[in-house]
Amino acid sequence: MTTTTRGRIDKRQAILEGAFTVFAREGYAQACVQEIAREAGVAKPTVYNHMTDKATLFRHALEAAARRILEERVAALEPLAAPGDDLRATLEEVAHTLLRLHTDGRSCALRRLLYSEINHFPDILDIVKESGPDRLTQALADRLARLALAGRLRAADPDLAAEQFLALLLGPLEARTRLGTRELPDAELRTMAGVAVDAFVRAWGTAAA
Amino acid sequence: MTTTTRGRIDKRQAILEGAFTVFAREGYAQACVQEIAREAGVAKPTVYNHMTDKATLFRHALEAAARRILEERVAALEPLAAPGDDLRATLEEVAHTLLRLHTDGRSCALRRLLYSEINHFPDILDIVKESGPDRLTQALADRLARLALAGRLRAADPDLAAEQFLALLLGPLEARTRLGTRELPDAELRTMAGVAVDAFVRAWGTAAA
Amino acid sequence: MTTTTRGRIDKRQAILEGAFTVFAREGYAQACVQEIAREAGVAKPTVYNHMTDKATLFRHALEAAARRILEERVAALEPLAAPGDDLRATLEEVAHTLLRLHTDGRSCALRRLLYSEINHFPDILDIVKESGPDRLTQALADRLARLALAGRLRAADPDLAAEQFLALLLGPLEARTRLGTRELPDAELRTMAGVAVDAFVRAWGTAAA
Amino acid sequence: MTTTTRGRIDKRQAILEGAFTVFAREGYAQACVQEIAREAGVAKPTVYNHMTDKATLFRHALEAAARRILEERVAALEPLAAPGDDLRATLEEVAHTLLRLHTDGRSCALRRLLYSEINHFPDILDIVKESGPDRLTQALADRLARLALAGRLRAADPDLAAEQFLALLLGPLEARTRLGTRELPDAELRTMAGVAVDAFVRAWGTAAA
DNA sequence: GATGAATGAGAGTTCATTCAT
DNA sequence: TATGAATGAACTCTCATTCAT
Repeated sequence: MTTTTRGRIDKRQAILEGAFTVFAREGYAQACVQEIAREAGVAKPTVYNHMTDKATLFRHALEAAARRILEERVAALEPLAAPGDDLRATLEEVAHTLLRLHTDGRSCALRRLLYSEINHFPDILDIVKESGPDRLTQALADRLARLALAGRLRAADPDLAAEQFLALLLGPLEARTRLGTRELPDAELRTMAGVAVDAFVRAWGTAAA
Repeated sequence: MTTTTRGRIDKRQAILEGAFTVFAREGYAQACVQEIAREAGVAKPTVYNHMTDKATLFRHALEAAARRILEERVAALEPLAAPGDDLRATLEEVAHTLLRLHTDGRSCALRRLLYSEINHFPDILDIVKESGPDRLTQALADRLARLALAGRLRAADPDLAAEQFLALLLGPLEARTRLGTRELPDAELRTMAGVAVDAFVRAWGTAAA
Repeated sequence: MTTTTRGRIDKRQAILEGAFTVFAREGYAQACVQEIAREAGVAKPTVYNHMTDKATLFRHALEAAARRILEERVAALEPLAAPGDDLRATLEEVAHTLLRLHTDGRSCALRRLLYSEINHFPDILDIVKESGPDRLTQALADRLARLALAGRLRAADPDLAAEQFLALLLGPLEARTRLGTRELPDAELRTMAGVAVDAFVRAWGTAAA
Repeated sequence: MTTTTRGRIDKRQAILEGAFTVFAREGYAQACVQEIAREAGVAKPTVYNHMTDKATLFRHALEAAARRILEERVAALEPLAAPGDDLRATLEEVAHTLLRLHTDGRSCALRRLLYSEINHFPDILDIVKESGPDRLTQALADRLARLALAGRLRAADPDLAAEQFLALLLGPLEARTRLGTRELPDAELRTMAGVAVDAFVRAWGTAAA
């Protein structure tokens, strides 16, 4: 029983991962189910046994990938929960982690797919939303609000602060990674984290920080 | 003769525009040449008479659209060439114009297409680069350098300043426009321009400004 | 044990009936085994446990249906074994019964299936023959021969008489039922029986009748 | 021009004929468009250029075949327009021609297809109706009415007379040709025509005939 | 014996591309 | 030059059939 069930679950998992891989490489329309099946190590009809059609497969694959990516990103904010005396250093650490996650292959692929297919699948934004920038921004805003209460940041508008922190940090990525097609050396990521935090602190810091 | 030549040129123009329209709506793979021909008001083989194949058609259509978009954006920086006494107001004006251009339908469509097909057409970035963020950032950096020389901005690094100005301004668009699928009311654009300039001035301004 | 055997027999019965129902509705090629299994309330492999393949299933389903239909038809000739004084009335009664049986849903379905698949399954005619027109005609010819001997019909050729009786009776059905897709009201069946018998008696009757 | 147009028309004709041939041989569902294309000597997409889909192709092929068959049948009634002194002989001639037409391969194929697909294509009866039994019966009834007026047939009901003439003539075919799968020798057709006319004349004739 | 899951083969349909006019 | 027509190649999806339990 266990093996059967396990086997089925494993197969489903393999299909979803294979699908994401192929969709990411080829785009929705170019990806052919045949190839997804090959990538997942199953026969074509097995794919159809698990997902009704190509579109459903796409949605599920996107959702699964997005869920994982979300978790990593929110987890990256952890250090801000208990920042040490050196707020700057904590911010830089978080910034660097976010940059790394944001430039990860799967992350870029997901972003590309969202942009590509947002017209044909208007609902994928909702499927992915909780894992998208929205959720991350909100989690960050929560952290920043605490810091503002502690007098370590200007107490103006934590939502805006979070939005601008992420904009300063991630905005330059688009050009530097050539839309996510180029890896950046870790040194460059560190520098980017540094200058972003610099600007953020000038714009939002207090003397106390 | 003139008419013939004109007719041919017009037809080429119509094909390029029709192609961009359809590619933007459907994506590269889904777009079918038949439909492009219909959109352009010509027969399918006529498309092939002008462009060798679908891929070439795609590149040319992208290039033509990008060129137009570039010109508008760079022109938007014009006010910074001779800013009045109120630098803030000038920055806000420029910021607002850039936001408007960036959220324009064609602009969003171009961005979507770039993201979608960057894998299959690695060269489109070069085709479009001069019109992409790079070029705009550089033009903006030039302006900011002048202002720094004039003591109206911190003299640190104009390239970085330009990069961060654009990041603060355009970064929040992605989430707010839902990847470019939603129009924003002009009032919201004004507010966004305002808060972005606020943060920029806190981070990069001098007492003189 | 008994229950098991019974259960098995019942299941076989259910499969054959489900198969006939689905084949009748969809035709051989369109009918899918999945649907037959659903109709019979069993799983797909169970169907294959009972019948080797789809073709075999088809033949058996046809045979079972045909057998039942045959019995009814031949039984309908019963009254002719001992016709009362009013031969006409007896003939009309038999005629009416035959019409009713012939326009029954299962009967029409069987006819449709025979016509559809006679090319792919040349042997189904033999499978069904004993229950087909041949057998009925012969049984009728037997009855008519007796009547001829009794001087109540022209003594010419009972086989021909039977053939023509059935032709006069059933021939018009094809057009009137639109190839078996339309029910006829009982009143119309009575009328048809009447006029067929009229003609038959004019063609084959004797003064004694 | 002429050649082009002609070529297209010829191709359409070839497709319709090929389609009827293959549909007749395989049935609707089993027939594959690939094979129809091969039979017609064109490529598969050419079939789709002319007909939107398989179903449309089926309807058109049926209609074309039915039209031709209708014309032949109605033409066969011609002799009844001016019957000589020997009405019997004329009836037999017509009867024989009708039997020959009715047992023709295309005719049988059409009948089989109608029976097979009447469930999936309820409209084919209308497509074909004018060529079906209805139309023939009516044309025959017209002729018989004239004969009745001339006192050469019982003047009762020409519609009924026509229906019964055709029933007597064609009814026995089903069994004898084994649902249209067996050719009958011409001698047998002659005999069948003879006995059918015999019976018809006994049932509907007058002394004058 | 009965079933959930898996698969090989094949069908309808579409599309980029090329002739012939 | 512009076009109607034709085609080779591919793709999604279905189905009869078979294992493993």
